Formats: sequence, structure tokens, C-alpha cells
Amino acid sequence: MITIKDVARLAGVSHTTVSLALRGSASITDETKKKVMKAAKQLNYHPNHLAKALVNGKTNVIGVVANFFSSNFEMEVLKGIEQSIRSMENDYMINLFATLEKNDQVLEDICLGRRADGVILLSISPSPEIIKLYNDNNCPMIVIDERAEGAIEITMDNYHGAYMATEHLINAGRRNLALVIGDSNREELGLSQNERKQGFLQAIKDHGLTFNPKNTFFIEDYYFEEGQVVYKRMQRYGSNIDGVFCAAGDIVASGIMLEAKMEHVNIPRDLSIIGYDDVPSSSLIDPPLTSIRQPLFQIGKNGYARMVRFLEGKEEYKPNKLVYEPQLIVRSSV
Amino acid sequence: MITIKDVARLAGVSHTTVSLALRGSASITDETKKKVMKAAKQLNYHPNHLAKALVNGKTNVIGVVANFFSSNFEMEVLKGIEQSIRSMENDYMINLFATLEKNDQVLEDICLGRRADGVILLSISPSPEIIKLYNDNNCPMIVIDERAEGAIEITMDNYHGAYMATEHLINAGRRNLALVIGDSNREELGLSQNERKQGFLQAIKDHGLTFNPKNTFFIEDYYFEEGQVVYKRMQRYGSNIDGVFCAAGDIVASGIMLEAKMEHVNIPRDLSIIGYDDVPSSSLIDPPLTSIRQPLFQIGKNGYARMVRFLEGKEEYKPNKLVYEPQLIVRSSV
DNA sequence: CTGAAAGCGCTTACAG
DNA sequence: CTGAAAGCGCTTACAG
Repeated sequence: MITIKDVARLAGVSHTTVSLALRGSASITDETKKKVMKAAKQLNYHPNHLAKALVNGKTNVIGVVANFFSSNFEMEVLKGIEQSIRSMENDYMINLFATLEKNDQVLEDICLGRRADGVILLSISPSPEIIKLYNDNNCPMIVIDERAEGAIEITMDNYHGAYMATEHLINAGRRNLALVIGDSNREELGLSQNERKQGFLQAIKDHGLTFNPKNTFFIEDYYFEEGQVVYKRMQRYGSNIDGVFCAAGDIVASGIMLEAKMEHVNIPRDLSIIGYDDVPSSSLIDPPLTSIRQPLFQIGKNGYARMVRFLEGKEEYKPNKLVYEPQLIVRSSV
Repeated sequence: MITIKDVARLAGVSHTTVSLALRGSASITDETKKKVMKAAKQLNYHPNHLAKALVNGKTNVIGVVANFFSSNFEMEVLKGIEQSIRSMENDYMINLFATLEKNDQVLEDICLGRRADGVILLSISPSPEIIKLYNDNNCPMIVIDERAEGAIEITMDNYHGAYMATEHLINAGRRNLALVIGDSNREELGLSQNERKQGFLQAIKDHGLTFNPKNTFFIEDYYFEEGQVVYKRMQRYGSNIDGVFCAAGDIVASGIMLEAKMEHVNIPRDLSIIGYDDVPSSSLIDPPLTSIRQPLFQIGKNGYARMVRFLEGKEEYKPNKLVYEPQLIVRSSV
């Protein structure tokens, strides 16, 4: 491995000079600089990132932390981040951390183990202690899609999204709605599922209707196949359902729809359904699925750009909240 | 920031002892170990990853390098990697690097800058110099979906996949086939697109048919909308097309299909179409799209596990090649 | 304008 | 069984 000392030897200067020259210090002659550059190039010198980071106290990496990668949510946010990276031309690398449930532990390690200069959390809720830790260590934290008092909190208005969706069903003449939502038994409902539930219930109330709690159906893993199962459960346990708000998202909604079609239920004539997320396939399936779109790409793009500004000292880091608005995408399933 | 010295002070021993105790060295009394552990816990000590990596010459990170994240290909492979991580219980972190075209530069930096102990490349073709560099530095490299003489090369049999697809069209009575494929003008065709083309042509030949080169259509970015455009071009410039092999994948194929349906073309009666990749939406669209499925999940899962074995010295790293077989998924679009 | 020295937080021989 | 010393590859005051 080629180090700064090898370059120094070849250039005939001290390693201090090499270090200074390489970063264009004003106190080095142009001539020496050239010599050093030449030697560095000749030896194909690459600075050891670890050594640099250790002495600088700065890693130049931005950590992106999530429970799963590769679900539609993470994918869209990542696309936005990628776009930002391409357009910004800076030295930050992103590092993806998959937490596998031990969120706080991983976050502690990232901060205290100096694995990143700042983190972006996707649908992960940091404990107050962790937030304090990050603040104490001047490590900026942007939390997307969860609460984070004391950090930068970027959420989407799930309440409003659900309200719009439900109202859309009601305006289409649906009176006996069903709610399909992430399971609340095992662990607490995530922020967004919870808010969607509230928005749904409020919309029903505001329109003078009532909701039959029997028409709530739970999902655990957000798989397509769970949607198929849910449809069967609706048949057995539901009562007169004529409209479904699938807060659990479009993939599950697609499963419900497929199963309904298999049973020769005409959508939307016999049953209306609306999803959430507006995944790419939603416009392709039959009938095209009405859904709620969230600006995930934008959020990823802006979030990353903002993190870079924090780290470069171009924007002062201080806790605040930002809420993005969702959008109703009307297609033919309602 | 709490360092090993702070722990030493609190425990009343030297920092050397702390270092040894923390990693369970046999030459430290159980009693001292306990004292140290207690002090470490009390101070919430976390080792500085950078310092460790610098002295150990080992980062414990595995780099995953790709041009884009968040396309279906990367997503599936990542899912496999994730699954592997969950089931393995080891200390490796994965680090995603987006190359943005300057592949060799990034790869050089990862290796020489000590950013990872080993890399997994997704659809990225390393130059012979880079492969040599990695070998010289004992840095294992697994290359998925591209050629890599001198490294571990994991590919899928695209030739065979394309052959099967084409044969399937021919067996359905199609005689005037069109080929939709990634653009070869700007840069060289990727490995897989190229092989698919060969398989396609060979199948036609073997069945005593001829291919009209006018029926080749190019794609640049693999977007859905490009498929729609391609369909229009087929109408204008193609000659009597009755079957389409979309080597550019299912997303593009879906675009072609949608546009055809808009023009009231009945699929598969008037036009057969087969895609590649078997993306999740392919079974949901109307009609369900016949496609070729590649075992991406498996590849990611096995690739990661293998990399860990290399890094832990449980398997000797030596260049070889592995080819996975694709599978024809028959649905209703042919 | 350039170099010798100290230090970032850790580990690893080597004495004692 | 424990500690003082040297070193990983870099940077940053501080002399000269």
C-alpha cells in the first residue's frame, strides 16, 4: 500500500509537505506542488480514508438507516437521494445501514463509533436518548416518516391523505367501508398507519356515517398475498362492505383486487377500493388503482441536499418539522 | 467522546489492559475483565471504528457497487443480501456505493482508500487493471451480471433465457418477430443485452425463420414510457410484426402493451409479447405478462454469504465463474 | 516555504 | 497478569 511517505520519498520532500501540497495549501510553492502531484500520480497514491477520517474527526459519509431496504418506500426515497448526489458534486458517500430491529443499538454505534457524520432515518423512530446523543455529538439527524422531537422531522400528512381517500369513497356513494391496516397487535402501529386510521375515522364521522369495527382487517408484512387473504376474511367476517380503504398500501390493495376479481366481483361496480403509495404497478393493473401519492422522491432529494448543507456548515442545524402533502390519484377502482 | 483511556482511568488500569480485556484476551484476569466491562458500560463506551480499522487493516465493511440503486434488478439482489445478513449474525456492514459512471475511479478509491474489505458489483464491468489491483490487495471481488476475468463472476444465462422466450413466441405461431433492446449506440451493450440478442437470433435461425433487422427497436433508459414510444415506432417503421421479444425487460414491455391496448390491439390475439425480469407487476397487469425470471434473490443471498466466508477465511478466494439458469414464466401475453 | 514533532484512538509485540 | 512503547496513515500547530 502506497502512503504519503512513499510519495514524499519519490518527490524528495517531507511527508508533511506532501500532505499540505495535496490539499493545495497556500504555503507550498507551485513548483513543489507539481513535483508532489507528479509523484502521487506516478505511484497511483490514494489517501487512506480511515486515517484521514480519524484525524479530521469527520468521515464524509452520510448514513441512511432503515429496517428494510428494497421496499417501495425506501426505493423511492433512495432514488431521490441518488438524484441529489448526481446533481451536487460533493465528496460525501452514502452508507446504508439495515437495522434489523435493534434500531437504537445501530444508531448508537453509528454515532459513537464514528461511522457517519450525519444520518437519515427512513421510517425509524429514534428514542429520546438517541436524539440527545446525536445532538450532544453534533451529528445531524433527519428522520423521515416518523416522529423525532429534537431532530429534523420530515413527515407526510397521512391524516389528510387518508381523509381524502375516504371522502373519495364516500363521494362515490360507498357507505359501508372497510379499513385494511398494518397490524397493531405485535408492536405499536407506526406513525403513518396510525394517522391514516385517524383520518379515515374522521372522514366517516364528518359525513355522518358510522364505521363498523368488524370491518377492520390487519396486515403484518405488507405482502401482496396478504391482500388475497384479507379479501377472503372480508367475505367471512365483514358486513356488507362496499368500499375498501387500504391504508396498508397499493401492493396489499392489489392482492385484494385480484382475489375479488377471481370471485367475479366487479370493481368498482360491486366494490370500490383505494390504496396508498401509488406504486408503479398501480397504473398498470386492471382496473387501474386509485391511490394516494406521496412525494417520496422529493423528500429523499431534499433531505439529502439539506444534510449536505448541514455538514458543510451552509445551513445551521436546528430541530424542526416539515410536513409534505399527499395527492389523490384518481383512476378507475372507485 | 469516550475513549479507551477514559475507561482505563475509571477502571484503574492501563489502556492496554482495557483493549485486551474488551476483546476477551486470555491473559487478563476475570476480575480485571469485569472491572473493565463495568467501567465501559458505565461510560457507554463504543470503540471508534475508524481507529480500529486503521490499525487492524480491516474495515469489516462489504461494499456493494452499482450504477443505480433502486431499479428492480438491484432491489431484488439487495433483498437477497438483506436476507443473508439477517440469517448470518456477523459483524459485517454493507456499504452501498453509487458509481455514477466513473466506475473504475470509485473502485480504485474503495480498494486503495480502504473503504471496504471486499466488494460485490452489480452489473458493473471492472477493467482488467482494477481486477489486478483488487487481487494484488487481497480484496475479494464478486461481479454479478458482467464479465470479470480474474474475479468471481456470477452471471445468468441470458442467451438461454432469450432463446426460450423466442421459441415460446414461435411455438405460439408467431413468424414476424420484433426485438426491443437496450441502445447500443451510445456505449457498448451490457453483457446481458448482448447475450439476449444472440439467443434471440439463434432461436429464429434454428426454427428456419428469418429476422428483419428493421424490426429492431432501441431503448435508452428502460422507462415505461419508452415502451409506449417504441410501440408507435413499430407501427411506423416495423413490418408485419406479430410478436415482440422485449429484451429490455418487463417495464418497457408493459409500456408497449399499454400503448397497443390503447390502439385496440388485442393481446395476444393480434400481437404476442414477452418480457424479461418478471417484475412484481407483471402478474398484475392485463393480460398478465409472460416473462423470464432470473434468480436474483438467490444470487444476492448466496453472493453475500460467500463474500463473508472469504473474508473470514472459511473459503479460499479464487477466481471462478458461476452461471444461474433463468426460467420461463408462462402467463397470457403470448 | 518546508520539516520535525505530537496526536487522532486503537492494537500488538515485548518487558517485567 | 499488566503496562510502556511503538505504530497504523494521516493532519496540524509550531519552529526555523
